[in-house]
Amino acid sequence: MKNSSTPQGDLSAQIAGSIRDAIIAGDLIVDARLPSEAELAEQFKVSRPTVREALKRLAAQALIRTQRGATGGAFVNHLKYPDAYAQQITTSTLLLSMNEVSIATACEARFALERACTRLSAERRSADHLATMRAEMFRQSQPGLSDEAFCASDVAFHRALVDGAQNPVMSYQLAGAVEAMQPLMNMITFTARSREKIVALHGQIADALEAQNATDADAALTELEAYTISLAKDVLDARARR
Amino acid sequence: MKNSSTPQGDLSAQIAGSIRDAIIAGDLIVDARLPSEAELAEQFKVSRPTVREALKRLAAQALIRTQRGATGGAFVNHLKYPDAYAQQITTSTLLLSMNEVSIATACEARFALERACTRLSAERRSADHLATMRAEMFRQSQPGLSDEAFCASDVAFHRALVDGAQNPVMSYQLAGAVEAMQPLMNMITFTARSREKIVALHGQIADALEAQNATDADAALTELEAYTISLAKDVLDARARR
DNA sequence: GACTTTTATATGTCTGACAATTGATTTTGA
DNA sequence: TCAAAATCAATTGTCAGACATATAAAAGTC
Repeated sequence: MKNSSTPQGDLSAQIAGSIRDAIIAGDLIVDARLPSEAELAEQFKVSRPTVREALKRLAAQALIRTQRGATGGAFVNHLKYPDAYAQQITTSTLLLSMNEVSIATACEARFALERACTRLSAERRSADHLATMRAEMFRQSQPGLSDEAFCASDVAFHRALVDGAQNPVMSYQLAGAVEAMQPLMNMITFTARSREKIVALHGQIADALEAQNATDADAALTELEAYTISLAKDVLDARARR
Repeated sequence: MKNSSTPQGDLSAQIAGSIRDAIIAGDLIVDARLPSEAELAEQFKVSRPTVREALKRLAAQALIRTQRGATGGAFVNHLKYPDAYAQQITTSTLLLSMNEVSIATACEARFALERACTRLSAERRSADHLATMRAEMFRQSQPGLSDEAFCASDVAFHRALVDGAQNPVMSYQLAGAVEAMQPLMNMITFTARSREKIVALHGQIADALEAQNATDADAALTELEAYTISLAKDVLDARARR
């Protein structure tokens, strides 16, 4: 194995790695119960606290879940989409906040990926997806809405767009791209005028998807991208001058 | 806070969550040193092993790193792209293997996202990216190459395509989509004939990118998607008949 | 037979200790 | 005086053993 040849890191990291490999390789199938902590300690010839640290590492990645009691133990977790979403979003958010990614770069990536969904979404979106978009647009046009709520609604709108493609793998991949942008978006305080324009573009997107016109949706998304970047630029310039 | 209102899970999970929140909120900046385990134990009114379990959870997500010795301790980690890639790939791989995702769905998502890169990649790809693609194509055309090596080279080719867009956020997002497919792709044993066709399509893609012709690259990718799905279908049908 | 109690087994947590690592400090020696 | 060596102190890594707690199954009771 790779790990045994280069035993790196703590014992708990090594043990976690070896169990992780077993799960990924399929040696441990979903819902299989791992040996008890005491047994693992014996197998790996370490103490129970060390085993526990290893198990916590795996639990942090949602690879296992633990249960107390007589028939308890550690079980290989069925990694579900919501868990994967959450991880993706955390990682993406931190990645953006720690790597001096320009808003332009992040926007470019986000909208490029989102446009990858439009063709499918135009074809397959359900009435539910359209209704969600309309509802979020309505919320966005309410005066007195806080910037945070506006951004949250924006995310919900775009998620509906992505989910319209009816491809869960794609929804998962996009979750990180869309949601991780929210902190960056929150930095842009939206004027009434800019909100109006954004909602108008959302309207164009929703109309195009309803008409199953992917080309128009693409164009509106592209315009929204340009507008978002120009808004961000204004805010940053204003700050620089201060 | 959300966590304090609904204290969920183990103590170690709660502590990990509260430190994680502090990192995400920016209260703890990169390279900041956390209090020592003993001090954290005192602050949270738990024992050191419990604190350690919490820290291991964070370490598993690459949020902190630890260092032994006099000036050691736990430090907020600068989350770098490779770390984020690795996490994304692990999560994506498990997600695909555990959720009965059809090869068609996974392929659709992957190629749709990849096509999102072609326009940028056609515009910006460097000579290095083109050289990498050519080199991988050469490797792929060598007879006697194992299926695993062929797939690995395939991944390398497509990563070069994605990296050509010169947008690190996009490369990160695509890493999961492309690499997580490898186990699925490994299931398809490639005949000499099918390899030949794949390499030919790779050639079309590389040529189009070199000529900065995104449309042709898109078309070749679409053809590759259709061909990949048809190959997978053949393999699955053959298995079903057995 | 249905309900209650007991019991066994597992994880969750604590205490206290020692080993290993490593930067800083002090001592030593030329 | 300055550099090398020895020592120190702080911190994480690991261990052993114990108790608390949760939970399902088994045993007991009416």
